[in-house]
Amino acid sequence: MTDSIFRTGMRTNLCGEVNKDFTGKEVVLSGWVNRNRDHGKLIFIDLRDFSGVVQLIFDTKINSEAYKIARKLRSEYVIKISGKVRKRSKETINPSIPTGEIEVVVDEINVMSSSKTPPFMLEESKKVDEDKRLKYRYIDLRTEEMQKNLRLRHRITEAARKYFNSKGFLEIETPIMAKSTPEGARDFLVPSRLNPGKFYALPQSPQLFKQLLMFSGFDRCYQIARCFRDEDLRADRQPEFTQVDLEMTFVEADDVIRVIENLFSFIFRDVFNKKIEKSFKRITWKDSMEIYGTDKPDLRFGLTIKDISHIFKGSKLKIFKNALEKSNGCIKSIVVDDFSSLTRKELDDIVELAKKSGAGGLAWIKIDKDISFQSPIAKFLSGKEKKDLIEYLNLKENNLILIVADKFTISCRTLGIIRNNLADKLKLVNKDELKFTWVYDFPLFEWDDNEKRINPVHHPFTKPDKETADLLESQPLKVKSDAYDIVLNGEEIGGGSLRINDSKMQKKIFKILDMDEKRIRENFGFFIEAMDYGVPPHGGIALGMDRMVMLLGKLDSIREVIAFPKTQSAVCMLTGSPSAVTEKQLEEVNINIKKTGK
RNA sequence: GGAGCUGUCGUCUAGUGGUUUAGGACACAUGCCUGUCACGCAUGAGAUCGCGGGUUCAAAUCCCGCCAGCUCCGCCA
Repeated sequence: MTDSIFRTGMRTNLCGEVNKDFTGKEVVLSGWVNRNRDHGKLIFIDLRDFSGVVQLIFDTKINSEAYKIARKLRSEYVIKISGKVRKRSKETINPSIPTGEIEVVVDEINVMSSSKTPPFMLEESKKVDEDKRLKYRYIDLRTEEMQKNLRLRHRITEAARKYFNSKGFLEIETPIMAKSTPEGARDFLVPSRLNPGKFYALPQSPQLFKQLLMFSGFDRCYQIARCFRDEDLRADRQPEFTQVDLEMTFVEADDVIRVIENLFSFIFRDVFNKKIEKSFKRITWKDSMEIYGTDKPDLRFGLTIKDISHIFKGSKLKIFKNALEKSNGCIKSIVVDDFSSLTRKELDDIVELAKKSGAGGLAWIKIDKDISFQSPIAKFLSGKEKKDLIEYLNLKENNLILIVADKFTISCRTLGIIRNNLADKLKLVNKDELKFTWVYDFPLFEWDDNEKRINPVHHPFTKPDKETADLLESQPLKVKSDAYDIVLNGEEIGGGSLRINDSKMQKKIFKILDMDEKRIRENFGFFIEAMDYGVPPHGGIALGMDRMVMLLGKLDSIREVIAFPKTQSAVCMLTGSPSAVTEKQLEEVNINIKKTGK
């Protein structure tokens, strides 16, 4: 038997390591009292550490000293024991735990720390309100679940590091006290005491620094980088989160894509001992929008969107006619196999959902006996339109067609949302399946209708695609980029691109984004200047570490894979941050707080 | 900034205007118990019903405001 790597002065082994090979051996174990079962003159204690539990036995007949102490043990006391491992008799073996064939007869016990009654029992943590779990996170983290989640996270980052290191990537740290660049997400600001009135910003990503490292010839770099964005929280969004960020020199998009595919293949082998497809499906942004109604398609199920505009060119139905008259108007549909799989209420909910998603409404047609059309709009459909529909959508009895007629983006988006909703209602998703997809061929910019301005789809350092770059000034929205997103089961887990390596182009992009010379100089002057000193073509990608672990761990919130997450209002329930600071601290950093009257 | 859901002993919850002295389970305390492993048995303690206001003879329950947590929209280049 080899020595446990966990052997210390306070233990010879971990609780979960002790098995029948230890029979007759003396062991020293340390851990938490998981449970005590007091049978009068005989006491059983389950001793727990991260590796598992082992049953200790205290017997008045064998050691009355230890027995006396054991009577006083309570949940979560921390103890050290020494004793002899013995086989359990056949009838008392517990097959449900790995150490169930043995028990430790304790001859010496040492209480190293007592515990108040815990606010909740570890085995019930799943049912406990999350705010209570977060307030007592140090206890919550003792649960098997949380231990498992954070260990999974560790193994995934470990595998990523191993992979990158073996491929010549350097891990180089970049500043956390960085420069504020108000584009994109809101920055977290840090006042500078030595520079009154000035602020650092916590990085939204190491983007500019990792590009600068490429300028400097490090060839390829990576970081497991903490990033900060002061935006509202969600189940998959925390104000600070972790990205696997990498950047490479002298690469084409395909080179970066292949690195990531190999990375995932390595992670799956290393962490899950599982083989996955070496290359992932790729879909253009346009196809993704048209077929799945989103730029992050879930490929685990069908229900694809079909355009049926051509069938209704001469439609008498007002909603169809009006839609087709709009610029970019179209009619899109999804076919559900069997309408009886949806209740009337569920169908109504879907109509509601369509309206909420921005569409004027949702038309539906049930294909009844003998392919008859049952629908509020049936009487407005001509025989030819019905016939064309049946043929084009290959309709069969019991099918249900859901139709949205609106502008292209609204129709697609709405049906995309409905598609995901249907998959849930119809239970079409196999939760064990993992479907990776690359989405590529993105537009470089998009129109922000709320702000009435043009925005980068990815970020302003993304290189315009060669084919369309000459449209930059005339029709910027038509320009495409060499950007690529990686999507897993309908969740965007990463995005990257080839970057601009020419100062003129970089300036041009900023100008299209409506930044004037002064602002460009103030925010990005250093970066553009750097581009005048020999900058190699380069590109990279960033993967959302928290989301990745969440998906691979089949969890539904990233808070389950973050040790100390914040609540939806960005508060730490455990420490109480953010909190007020003293007048003196504020004075030192030259800040006056406006009285809010609250 | 907006919408929805939730808030009752330490924990999970029952309770939709009076029958409630707010019930149960687990946890906790005390005692009994030598083979349990979600041990068992007995007894006991434990709840400003999130906070504030209102309606009512009477409010955990109805109304209004606030707070907190969660989900979502906006936002997240």
